Amino acid sequence: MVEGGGSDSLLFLTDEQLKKGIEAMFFAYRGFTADPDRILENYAYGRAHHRAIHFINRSPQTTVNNLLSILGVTKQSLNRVLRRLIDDGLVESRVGKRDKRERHLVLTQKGAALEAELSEAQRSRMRAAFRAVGPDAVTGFRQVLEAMMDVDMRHHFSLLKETE
Amino acid sequence: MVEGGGSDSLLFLTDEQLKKGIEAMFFAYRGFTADPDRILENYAYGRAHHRAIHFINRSPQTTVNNLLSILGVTKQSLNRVLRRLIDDGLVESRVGKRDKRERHLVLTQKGAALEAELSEAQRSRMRAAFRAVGPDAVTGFRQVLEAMMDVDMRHHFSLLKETE
DNA sequence: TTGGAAAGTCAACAAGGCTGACATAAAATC
DNA sequence: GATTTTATGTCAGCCTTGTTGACTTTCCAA
Repeated sequence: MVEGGGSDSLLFLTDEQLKKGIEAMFFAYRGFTADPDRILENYAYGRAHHRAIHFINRSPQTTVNNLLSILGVTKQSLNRVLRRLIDDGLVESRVGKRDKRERHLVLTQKGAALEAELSEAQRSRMRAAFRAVGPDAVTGFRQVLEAMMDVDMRHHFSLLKETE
Repeated sequence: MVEGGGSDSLLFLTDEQLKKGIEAMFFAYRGFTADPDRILENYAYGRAHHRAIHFINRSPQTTVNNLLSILGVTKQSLNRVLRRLIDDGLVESRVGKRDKRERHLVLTQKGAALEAELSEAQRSRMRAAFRAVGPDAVTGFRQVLEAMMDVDMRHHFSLLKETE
């Protein structure tokens, strides 16, 4: 599909290319969530539980408020999910030491076990994809994704990067 | 692809790197859907309507069954969404000529207008991201996403690529 | 001491998944 | 020609996960 833009290729910015990027995101995200979804079914949990477990594992001792800002849902919605994880003994809620109003969330052994199972499934697919395309493609992948995030989410994402 | 884990880097396959890829997907997908979501609110439609509109636009005259296999939902679920789009005059359902059991779906002018609005918002963000990182990164992005899809979805995706 | 922040909870609602059952029309097959 | 299969549509009911709004308790901080 030939466009203007001289001989140096801006062809990767055509609407066609952009639409392909959009569809790639759609189909890839489905693949991305497919394996954990299957596992979660066995425990009668949903994606919301997975997300909570994931981010509690990433940042042990995180507070409810912090988790809320990462997940971008209402506290009522998170509470329903968290309530069950706590009742089921996957998550422990500890009263803050400095600030006793805060609750610090950590995975129990049981919670960590499920996290490991979910994470391994997801990493396994990601690993296969990364291996198939090589490190340069992976770099590009990460760059585009980061550029596509909302700015405030980029902040949460970079926090992880610093642990490199 | 270099293997063997000597001094040449397989570091991009560490669990740390894979987890970063996972979080990047999570946060980026949120950004990816944020703009259309805001627009859809004005019309009291949801993401499910967006998806239907998108794929009908991509493949005019597509059948209900084909749409079902692309979207991966039940016909009851799709029907609810489609029903409303038809009643609202965004989608037209035409009886098939060769096979009268089939319904061929097309966007009306009104439907095409909403599609354009949604698509432009989404392309706009994608364009900014692509522009910010350059063509090589975009290539890597597409390669990783395609490698991450389920095989049958890769088929649907490639159909689009052939129109290049 | 008082105002605001952190967390939790109740109630009600909506979107959009799901299953199961059933209906109709038309094509395909025997 | 009779029967089976396919494509579609629809009813009913259920679940998860999001929402808003109201209200409480605890506790920090000004």
